[in-house]
Amino acid sequence: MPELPEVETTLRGIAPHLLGRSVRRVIVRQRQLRWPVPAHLPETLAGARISTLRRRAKYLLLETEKGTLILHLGMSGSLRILPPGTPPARHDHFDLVFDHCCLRLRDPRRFGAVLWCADDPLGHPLLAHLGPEPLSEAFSGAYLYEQARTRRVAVKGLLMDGRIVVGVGNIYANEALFLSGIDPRRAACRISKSRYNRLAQQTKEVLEAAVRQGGTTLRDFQREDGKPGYFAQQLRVYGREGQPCPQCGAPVRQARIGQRSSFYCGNCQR
DNA sequence: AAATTCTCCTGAAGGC
DNA sequence: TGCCTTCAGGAGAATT
Repeated sequence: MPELPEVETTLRGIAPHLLGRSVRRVIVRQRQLRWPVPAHLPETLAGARISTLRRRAKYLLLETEKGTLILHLGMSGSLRILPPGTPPARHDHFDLVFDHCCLRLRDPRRFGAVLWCADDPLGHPLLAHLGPEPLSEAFSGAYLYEQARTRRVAVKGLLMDGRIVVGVGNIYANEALFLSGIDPRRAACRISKSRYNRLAQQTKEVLEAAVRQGGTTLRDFQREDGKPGYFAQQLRVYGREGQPCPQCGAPVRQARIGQRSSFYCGNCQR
């Protein structure tokens, strides 16, 4: 499931192929994604030149002189660079065709999105109210502590709340809390400033490490070149219920927090 | 305002 | 072999 490192890996993979190139054709095979793919896209995007590619949270922004294409991979989406004319497979919903290549979105569960924004994409309703990027200086222990003071939600919920900080999904939230020695169920307002310093630091480090490894390949995620990411082998607790904690050897526990699977060591995390 | 629940969707895995 | 149930999850929307 794509989280920030997977989206960043995808961005870095596709950018060199698309930067400065003009869209020749847009193919929409399935309009029903998270939201309907705008019907005007093929007409609007034809001839448009990709001037900038960037990421905000888990959104990919492909900017042109006419506006910005906003892509989200949901939980099973992947983008690949293919030779033009490559026959589509099941769940290949959307193509951006260029002279020399084709950008193809595959998304079996269709939680992803293909949207259009004619003006400033950061002002788009989906992007306008997002919290800071976790790898930016704005995201710090002091910031987290301040945000947490009035919230009784489990700290894991805080870390996964896009209004607080973006891009931290279930996998890396579990990992960052383990690396920080914090029980994911603990109320956000009952954690000290020094422990939040550690949590912010470990969140950054685990995300950076995952980006270096090309993301985590679990279930549906694949890179733009079809290769897997290699971070899965470094996960300490995620998906490891019953296995020994890498720190103390006690069995890793599993619990539900806010409808999400959580993995933690009851011994090391307090 | 904050917290919780619901919702979209399909494929994998487990039970019988 | 095959049918059924359960689970996984990003994150906006709806509800409490």
